[in-house]
Amino acid sequence: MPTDSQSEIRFLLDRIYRLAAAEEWTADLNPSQYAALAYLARANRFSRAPSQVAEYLASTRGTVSQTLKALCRKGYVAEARSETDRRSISYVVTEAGLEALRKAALFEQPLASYSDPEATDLTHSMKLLLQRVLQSRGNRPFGICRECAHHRTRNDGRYCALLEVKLKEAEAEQICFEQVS
Amino acid sequence: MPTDSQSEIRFLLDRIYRLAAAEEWTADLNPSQYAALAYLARANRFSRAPSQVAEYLASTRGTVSQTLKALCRKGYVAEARSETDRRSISYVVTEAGLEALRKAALFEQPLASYSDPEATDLTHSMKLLLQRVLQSRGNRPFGICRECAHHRTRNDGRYCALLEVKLKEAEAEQICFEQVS
DNA sequence: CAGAATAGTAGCGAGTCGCTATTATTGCAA
DNA sequence: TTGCAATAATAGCGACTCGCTACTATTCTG
Repeated sequence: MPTDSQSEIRFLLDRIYRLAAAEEWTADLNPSQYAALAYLARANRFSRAPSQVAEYLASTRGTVSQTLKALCRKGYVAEARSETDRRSISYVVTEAGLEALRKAALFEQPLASYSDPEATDLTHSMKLLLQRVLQSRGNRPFGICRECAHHRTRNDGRYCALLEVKLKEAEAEQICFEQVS
Repeated sequence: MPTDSQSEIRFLLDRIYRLAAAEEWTADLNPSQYAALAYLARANRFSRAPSQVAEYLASTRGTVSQTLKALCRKGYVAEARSETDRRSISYVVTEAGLEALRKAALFEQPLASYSDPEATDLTHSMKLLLQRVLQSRGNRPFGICRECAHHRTRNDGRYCALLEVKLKEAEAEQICFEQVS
């Protein structure tokens, strides 16, 4: 590949991100809070604990713990303590949280005029880049349930062979901490 | 375009950025400092003042002023006061600053295996997205000098018709605050 | 059943964020 | 020429993230 493409792509990524971040502040969210909230809105019920958010955000448990408490104070998420493991907490996004996410939707207008091929190219290119970055850094993929090696389709519905639980239909599209491809 | 592509693309962008940010901390730079430093390293001599960095980063002069002072303390940039306007300051990236940027080059390994078409697709897709976002938000493009409407090629070299100055050859590839396409 | 591992949090210091002043300096207009 | 508005940069405030270390619960394991 051309030598300067690396810094060029990094430069583009950084700039688009800065513009996205500026948009997030208008929705009463800082960029970290936005990222955590967006993750929680997409993650399945096994993947919404502070540790998992921290790993997804490539941050630390300490930092994310504070971020989630801030989101809680603002009423965008609610705590849900686990019954089986009394150490762990799971967070659930509230209706107000979903509304805040919608308010910070930077790409709605810019992407509205995209043709299907343009949108597909962009999605495909970014997916490939993410995949390579994850691979080189050794991060978890956090892919969606349906595309996981442990996902099974049985005659009575969907099933996770790792966690050994039945899955609701909607859960198949959610992000899972344990996903492997 | 598919309805969910918007949030999908936003999700990908945010995740890749978080991984990039994690990399930046390892180079003694926080993400804001990295972004400012990377900009300064690419901007031309008319575009390296705090106000311009602030506009590029979609931030404020106050915040950026502090960021640049932090970079100065770390020895990654140096102040250069203007002779014509005694209010303004221009910052220059030092050799140590360039070294720090190289250390945070997240994409070097992931992109190494890219074919030329893959790299071109990605660059093209991201450029288009950036362009649309800039347009919808009304931000300046901060494009490179050579692609500007005020850029002229004369028999004695390059020339800027807006600022009415001769340009060095290398400056044609730098980012300009005043760039219009 | 003791020790190790795990989940979450507290607190520290540096720094960014948006905000509202405040100080220089420059440009412009009467 | 003087007076006032615009501009460039900074200071300080409160909320917050960052990496870090230390700490408390709780659960797992040998």
